[in-house]
Amino acid sequence: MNNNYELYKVFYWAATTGSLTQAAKALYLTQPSVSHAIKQLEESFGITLFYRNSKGVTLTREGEALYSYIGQSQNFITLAEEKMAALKNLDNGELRIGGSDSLFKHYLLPYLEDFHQKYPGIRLQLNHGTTPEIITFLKEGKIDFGVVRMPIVDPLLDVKESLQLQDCFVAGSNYADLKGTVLSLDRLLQHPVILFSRNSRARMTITELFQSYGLQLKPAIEVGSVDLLIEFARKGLGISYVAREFVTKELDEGSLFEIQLDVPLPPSQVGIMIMRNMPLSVSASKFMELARHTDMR
Amino acid sequence: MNNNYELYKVFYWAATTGSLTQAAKALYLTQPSVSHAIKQLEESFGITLFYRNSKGVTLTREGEALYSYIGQSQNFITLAEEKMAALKNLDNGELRIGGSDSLFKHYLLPYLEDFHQKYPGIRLQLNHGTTPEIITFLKEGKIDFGVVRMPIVDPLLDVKESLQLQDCFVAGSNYADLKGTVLSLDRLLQHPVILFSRNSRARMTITELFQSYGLQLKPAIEVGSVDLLIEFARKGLGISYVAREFVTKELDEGSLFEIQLDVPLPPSQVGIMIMRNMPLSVSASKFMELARHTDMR
DNA sequence: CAGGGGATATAGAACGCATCTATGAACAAT
DNA sequence: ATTGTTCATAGATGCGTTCTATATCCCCTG
Repeated sequence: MNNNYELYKVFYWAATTGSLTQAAKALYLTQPSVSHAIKQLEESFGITLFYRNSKGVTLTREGEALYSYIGQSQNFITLAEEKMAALKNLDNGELRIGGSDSLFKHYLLPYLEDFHQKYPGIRLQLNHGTTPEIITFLKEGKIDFGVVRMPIVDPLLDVKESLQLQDCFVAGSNYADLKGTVLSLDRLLQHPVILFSRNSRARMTITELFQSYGLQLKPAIEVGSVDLLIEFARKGLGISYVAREFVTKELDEGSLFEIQLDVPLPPSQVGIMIMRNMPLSVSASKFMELARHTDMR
Repeated sequence: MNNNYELYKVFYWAATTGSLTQAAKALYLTQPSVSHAIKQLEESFGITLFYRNSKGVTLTREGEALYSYIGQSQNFITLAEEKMAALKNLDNGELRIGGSDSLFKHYLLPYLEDFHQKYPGIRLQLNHGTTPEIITFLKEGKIDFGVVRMPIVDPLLDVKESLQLQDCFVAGSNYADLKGTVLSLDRLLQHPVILFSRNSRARMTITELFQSYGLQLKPAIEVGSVDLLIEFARKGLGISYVAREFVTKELDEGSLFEIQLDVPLPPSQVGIMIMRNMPLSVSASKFMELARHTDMR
């Protein structure tokens, strides 16, 4: 029984329409092809499946038996093809992203809004965590891609540079006397500094920078979210180290101002990381595409 | 989406085995063929179905979705093919025959026993009735074939001659004085005659024969079964008109004897009738075959 | 009863496509 | 490094599906 399953499709339509000619039309074939296909099937089983008469065809008892199974089979195939079409058109499915809350809020949010509006059927799942956690999520297949600060070095991952961020020190109105002045790093250290928690990439980078100048950067306050960095600086609790792109609003309205330094601060790359050699899910690649073609801000 | 369903079979095996190479073996194909088939499927959907790595392949999320449907579909196809094989091997199904009780008992019984022993899975359904009823059953599709006395003239039916019967007159021991003598038809009429009921083919035939000699055959007793014909004759109630083949036992043991006539009685053909141009069910054609190849008695 | 119009079956040709072999490339393991 | 997996790619080949053309059968109608 080494049948071509294609024959079942022909059989199904012949049985459903009760006519080889109709089946041929439905399948965009000619009538002799259908006739031949049915004959092949009958010969392979050694069983006659149809009564032929001048009005068309009707199933024999054995044909009925076959139809009861093949009909089910066809139903599932139809469902499968509908599902695939839905997946391709993103009528359903889900998009799972890993990243830090700050990147979600200040970087991905507009894209996410955009995406959700375009494909409301897609469930969005945002997994926040530290960079190592995100990497683990990725390797476990729990997220489609991760958005983290560069650099990332992992042979299993592909990282694509995305947004470039420029971290800077900002302060609130109570430090207004520093406005317009250019500080050196050691002068800066005379003020209380508010940093992100220890295991963040930005925190590590800036600490290393100070160390390269022989200085030790010890935060007066350590917080776990970008929002708190901003809030504390506005309340005058200290000088926050934060991506400039995340505080554009505050800088514009004047509730925060950037402190000029006599040394350049290194820019920081945001990278999008995916599993190397793993194809993206449809929803993920659609999201990427959308993000690439959208002019942010 | 004009897919060749054959691709689903390949997909199913690739997903099930988690290896294109294994799938190729299962399908008696080469690995490149499988690779190509999967690629075709992926391109037709515009969706990546598998993660490829050096150990084999695993389904993507979209592939899982497809598999959940296609798996069901394949299950039904497998069941269908098993069912067809079972039907062909007559592991199940039914055989429905129409005929008279006498033919069932005296003609078909040995074949039926034989058939049942050979294919115990087949349900036997015997529908008895008069010849016109049998024809109706046949046209309504309620029986696979009918066994009746010839001739049958119906453009929708095909009739194949089967057993030839020789009707004759038999009497019991109280008519022993007739043994060895040769009677003429009118002499016969001086004795009570037992005939089958009016609507039987045998009754019609013999009545016509008498008419052709200008004689009128009126039964003293009219019965509805061959068994009663035999029984009444044995009990001495009259002379029964019955197929010689149905009373071989009684003739042999001497409880009945055949009355010799001076004119030949016409033989009577038993015919097997089927719907013209309708293929026989598998069980029916197997039965026919068996009956043809079996030497009765 | 002839003829038209519907159905399926058959024959033979042709082309497309599935499949093959051969090879490449990536990766894991020893 | 080497060997043995895996899957991917390229190109050739030949089988088998599909086609056109035609036959056949049956029903219906004028």
